[in-house]
Amino acid sequence: MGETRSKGEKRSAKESRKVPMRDFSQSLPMALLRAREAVMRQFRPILRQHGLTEQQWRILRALAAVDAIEVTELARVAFLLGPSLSRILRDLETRGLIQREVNARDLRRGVLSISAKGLRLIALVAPSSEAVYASISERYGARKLAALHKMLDELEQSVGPDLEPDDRPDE
Amino acid sequence: MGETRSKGEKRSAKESRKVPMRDFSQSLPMALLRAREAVMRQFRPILRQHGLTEQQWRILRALAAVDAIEVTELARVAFLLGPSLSRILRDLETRGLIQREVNARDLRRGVLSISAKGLRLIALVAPSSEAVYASISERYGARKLAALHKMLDELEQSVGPDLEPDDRPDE
DNA sequence: AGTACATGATTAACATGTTAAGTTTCGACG
DNA sequence: CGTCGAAACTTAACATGTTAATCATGTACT
Repeated sequence: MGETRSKGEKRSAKESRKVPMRDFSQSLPMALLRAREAVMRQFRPILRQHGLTEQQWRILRALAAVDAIEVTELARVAFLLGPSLSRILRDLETRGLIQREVNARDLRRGVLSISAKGLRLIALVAPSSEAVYASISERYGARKLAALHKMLDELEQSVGPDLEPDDRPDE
Repeated sequence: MGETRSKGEKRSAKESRKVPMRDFSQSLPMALLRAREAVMRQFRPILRQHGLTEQQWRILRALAAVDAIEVTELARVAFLLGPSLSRILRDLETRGLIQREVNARDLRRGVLSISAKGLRLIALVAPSSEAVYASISERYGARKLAALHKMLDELEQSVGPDLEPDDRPDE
């Protein structure tokens, strides 16, 4: 953003070497981050209009798909760490978008469910959200998108198979 | 982490519906996030051992590849937002890993470069980092990895082409 | 029962993401 | 030369990421 100077600038700092950071374009984490950002840039404004962050939206969607769910399980499904989840749940509960109880058989476990208000909010946001997703799918190609999903899954598998507590190397 | 219970658990909350959130696995942002996390899980411990965060490492790498670079340009290359970059630069400068001056022709522009100490740190971390990358490349397949990179780039292009200030729809 | 350890969840502390507002410096223009 | 708007950062404020520590409850074992 903001190249007041034209490309032919001869200041000397960035042209003084090969190409400024070809390395980075080849960094896998960076490539994934950039791609994700490009996608999220489409969604964020929509969520923001409804006072939701990306993570809050993930949680509401997750809760909407089940009858009830425990905190740990929600963390796994929504791919959030415990501390983040705790803070967000506190907020969502305050806003009346979700409800929480405790498992009678195990008082440590919190049981969560979405509220009517939460469901109404989802119904309000979903159309725009799905429209954006449809647009992406159309522009990129549904076939290609499916292939990408597959490759990402496989990457996840070949790298860190999310070690079970048993087959862990050390520690 | 920590499933003491075996897979056949019949607690009831999560089995009470179809499948807990098949939707999410199909969410593109989620898939990208999960893949990236799987990859980063391999790198974070290494960086951490040297007192570096992922972003600090990105900045050092970027600075190491050029003679000097301005703040805005660094933000673009390292894919960081201005505010984050400001904070990190302050810290890295305090630690003596980078140096900063000001462009004599334009006092608004800060000019950054890596210090000898910063270069030594990079030389120290790079081997482990590259070993991890090689491992990933081997396990996933170099060919496939290249294909993934290509698809991610194309996704970035087809979705939000990083609008230049001119061809912006509205606002 | 009593102790020791594991588990579920929250809190703490620090770093970054994200948007808005503020500061300083440029550049153009009257 | 003054001022007005844009540009380059920086600060501010709030939300999340990340790791470690804390708390309460469960479980197993003696």
